[in-house]
Amino acid sequence: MTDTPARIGTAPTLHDVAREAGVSLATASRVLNGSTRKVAEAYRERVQTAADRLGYTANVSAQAIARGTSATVALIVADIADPYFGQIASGVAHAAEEAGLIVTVAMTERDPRREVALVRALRGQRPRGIVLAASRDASGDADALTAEIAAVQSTGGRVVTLGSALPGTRVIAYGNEAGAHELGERLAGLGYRSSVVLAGPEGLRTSDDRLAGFTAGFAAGGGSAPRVERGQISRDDGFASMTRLLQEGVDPGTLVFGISDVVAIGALSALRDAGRQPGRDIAVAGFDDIATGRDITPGLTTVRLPLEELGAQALHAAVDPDWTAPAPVDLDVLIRESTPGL
Amino acid sequence: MTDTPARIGTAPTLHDVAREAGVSLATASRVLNGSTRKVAEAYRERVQTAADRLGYTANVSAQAIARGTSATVALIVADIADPYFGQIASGVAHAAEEAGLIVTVAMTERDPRREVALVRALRGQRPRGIVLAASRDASGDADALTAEIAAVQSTGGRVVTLGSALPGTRVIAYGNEAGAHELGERLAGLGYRSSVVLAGPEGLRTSDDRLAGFTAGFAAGGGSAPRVERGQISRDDGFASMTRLLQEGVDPGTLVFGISDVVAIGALSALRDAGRQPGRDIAVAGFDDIATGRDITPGLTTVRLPLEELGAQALHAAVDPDWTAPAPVDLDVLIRESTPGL
DNA sequence: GACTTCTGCTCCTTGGCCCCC
DNA sequence: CGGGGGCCAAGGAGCAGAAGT
Repeated sequence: MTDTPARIGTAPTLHDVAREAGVSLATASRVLNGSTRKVAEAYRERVQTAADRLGYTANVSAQAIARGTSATVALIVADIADPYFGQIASGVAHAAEEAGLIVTVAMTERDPRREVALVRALRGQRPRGIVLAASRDASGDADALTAEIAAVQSTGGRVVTLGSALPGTRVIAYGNEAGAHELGERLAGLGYRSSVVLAGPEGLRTSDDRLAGFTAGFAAGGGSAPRVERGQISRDDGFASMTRLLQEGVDPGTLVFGISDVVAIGALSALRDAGRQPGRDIAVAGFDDIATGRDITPGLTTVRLPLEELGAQALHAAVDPDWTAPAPVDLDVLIRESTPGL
Repeated sequence: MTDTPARIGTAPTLHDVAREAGVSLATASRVLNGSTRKVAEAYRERVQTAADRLGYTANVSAQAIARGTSATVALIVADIADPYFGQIASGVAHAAEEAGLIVTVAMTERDPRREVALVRALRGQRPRGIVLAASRDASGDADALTAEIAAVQSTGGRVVTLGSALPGTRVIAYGNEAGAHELGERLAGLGYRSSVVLAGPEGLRTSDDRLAGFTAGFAAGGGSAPRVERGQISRDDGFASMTRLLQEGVDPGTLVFGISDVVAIGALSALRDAGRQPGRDIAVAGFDDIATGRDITPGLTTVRLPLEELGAQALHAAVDPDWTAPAPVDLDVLIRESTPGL
């Protein structure tokens, strides 16, 4: 391919291509990047040939700086290894690919304070948009975050939040509270009366909303106010909370609501490890409907979130100039064997 | 924060900071990016203050073009929603964070031909390194890929492959064949004599190596040559292959080896859906030890791969100038309830 | 004479404008 | 007159060498 590798240690530049083809920089640029202006077929071919021979690839950094905008979108998640974020990221990446954009990923590692630092760092890329998928802590440094977001927007970047709204940003809303409300009501309808919620840290929007919705719904269905245990929203913390709970004693017939599927799945494992029979003995429900939920036993009752779809929507919100907030996705409650009813 | 938002629509530049602080561009640059040359404390402070006041963040594109290298590492996976890749990505992202690098993610969507296109596209970023985590198809356009890789390297970028070696690249090796060999031998030792391997497409290195290792090991332990079913390496294809297999008839006591955990987990679900009892009736084993494996029942027999650790190693290989190939990680066989023995 | 600061050039690409056929 | 090619400045930042105190 590269029989004329240009100078070693340096990628061939547009300059190299132009010289090789015997045309001007401008002409080469017009051929290789679909400008509006036309170039005669003969020239076009010469340039293309030269580019192929040299193995030329446009330097995106240079393009970004010349065009004043980069073909990049940043995605901030809590932990990319968490299937919830993995599926969202997949949706974002897929849609980005179709839009010809490159995705940059950063993780907060569940520390809400890191989010500000990440937005700041990512801002250096002058990304087309930033998707904030990690749930935000209400107690975090909201002012600093707001300032960073404003800074991103002042450079033409769009900020999109998934789930919990943030002033001045585009939001992909999905009814956490309503979904959890229906879940609570349906489960109460199955006969459950006492429940425990394995929630996230107090102040975490997603968790707070789901907790509130569930509590109200469960009560509406005739259940009593749930006991609340807190931990991080992770499989391991779900496991730990459930283990702790079991040591303190949990009555058979109790319903355990994991604030998200990963938490619920951790709880299921804890139950099993303790010799209890998840489903029959103690019921468990989650939220999100991550793919893993199909493969565990008993099947996990949950509220379905079209994660990949949400990711794709977030990407579009980040790049479409004339985006209008779509109707909030409606969530379906999926009753499975982990809550057979009393 | 930004009480002097500079011109609207544009991020503050180094120029703005220098003017605000009343110093030269060079001085401002040296303060804000740790050059080797020193700047008097008084100036340093003035510059820093001005930068903070303006909310200045270096334009990484401009830096990349000026320095000739970007603080970026690209990661190519098959599908970020797949927990296997998710955990690897987590390791990469974590290590990148510590090294002050930004990670760009692209997915091949399991089409090996897309890999070439992605490397080419990502090459435009002039990344410090590219980590190829998606398994390669031997039948793919090896020449084109080799050319792209050479191009990346000629610009000072390092290419790292995970698992399957590729000429001229740094490799994070882990003994697929040896691990599968031991797995096969151990399982034969548990009494299994007939087996089916749910493999990936023929030519896919990871799959081929594991298949070969398993076949040899299973034979060494007294088992007979396995039947081979093929599909993509995904949960859904594992499910589909197993379903097909069951329709054709599978004898109780058969061992099913899913070429990776996701495949094995799909097979487990297919068995369950068909009313068979995974574990007792038909045994199942996987490979990778993804986190999900802990939460399914029966526990999945598998070969442990320290995925996040491998991801971190890959990142280091991509950035450390004087990197030396670490000893290949040794893999542990984990026998769980999905293969109780005959 | 020893530092530190400043000036000027460079990186790679795009886009406006001029000019030629 | 119009289609199409070429020249040149801009865009944000780094680095080497010259100049300042």
